[in-house]
Amino acid sequence: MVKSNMVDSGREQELHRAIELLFFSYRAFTRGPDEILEKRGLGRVHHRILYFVGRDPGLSVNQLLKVLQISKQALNLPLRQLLSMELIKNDKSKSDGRVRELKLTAAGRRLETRLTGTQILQLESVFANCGKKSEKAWKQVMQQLADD
Amino acid sequence: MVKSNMVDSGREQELHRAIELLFFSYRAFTRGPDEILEKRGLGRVHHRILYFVGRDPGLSVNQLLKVLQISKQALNLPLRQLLSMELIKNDKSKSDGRVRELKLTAAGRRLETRLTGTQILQLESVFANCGKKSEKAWKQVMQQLADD
DNA sequence: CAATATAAGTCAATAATATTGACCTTTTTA
DNA sequence: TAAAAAGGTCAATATTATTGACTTATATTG
Repeated sequence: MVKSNMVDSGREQELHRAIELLFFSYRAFTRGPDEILEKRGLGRVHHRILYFVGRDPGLSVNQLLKVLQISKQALNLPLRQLLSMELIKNDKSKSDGRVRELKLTAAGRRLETRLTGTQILQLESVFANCGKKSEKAWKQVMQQLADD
Repeated sequence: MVKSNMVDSGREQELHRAIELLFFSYRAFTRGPDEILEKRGLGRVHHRILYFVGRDPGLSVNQLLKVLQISKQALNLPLRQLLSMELIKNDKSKSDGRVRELKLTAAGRRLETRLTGTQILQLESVFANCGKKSEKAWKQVMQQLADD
């Protein structure tokens, strides 16, 4: 029996399933890096710093803040930790002496590759299973979600 | 020029894009509820409790712990808060007196609907744009990611 | 050049959260 | 009756986030 005022209509159920997929897949997606990070006393923020600096070497502190959308004070501690562990270096920019250019050190690159590597493997495996078309459709959906 | 040992090959770039899509879309997806929650001094854990209790009324505390994958102590405070705010009730199970059956109160249901509603709207809009096929493909990919 | 703006870095106080481990009660099951 | 399971709580600690103020160095603009 289907009532129009059912608590959970068919469409609602499909959307609830989507909500849960996001929750569970995001958790599965961050588990790999989280486990590696934990052993070194690092957290997810450290990974994000390593990731974005790795993608965009020479990134300034301000640019990093904009990407991560956290406060300067929230970035301060984890970034200092990465600097003192020599996973990241911050050399003065030649064109503007106020700006520090963040880059991964060799060790930083190794760790970043290892962390992100678990996620790359997950995605490679899933996309290989689902096919190019699904991969494209998935990206299209995710892009729109991200844009909102 | 394409070198085999390039830092970021074409395929790598596509996978990095996927990583970033997950990061940015998840953040966009949680922003709506987060803003509403903040006004009441609640956090994401409260939403998750409300959500899963809403989906599965009568859920036990242990079942909730398994879904959320947090410790009993980490659940303790937010759950007590929701109980004292009368957004959730926990009546003794009739079949097993040790078990508490968690359910939303009327006010709890209203809040849950509002929180999850922002996500439902986001998904509805995106899926409407992308079409049924993309929606199916997206779910297929997300399911595999979640399963891993 | 002087005033102002920008980028970065730091500190202190506070608040919120998580973590560990112990402990207790009630109820069920072996 | 003894052991196990579900729930609940406490205390101590550690971590992390948040706010606001402050400093230094450099760049830009009037």
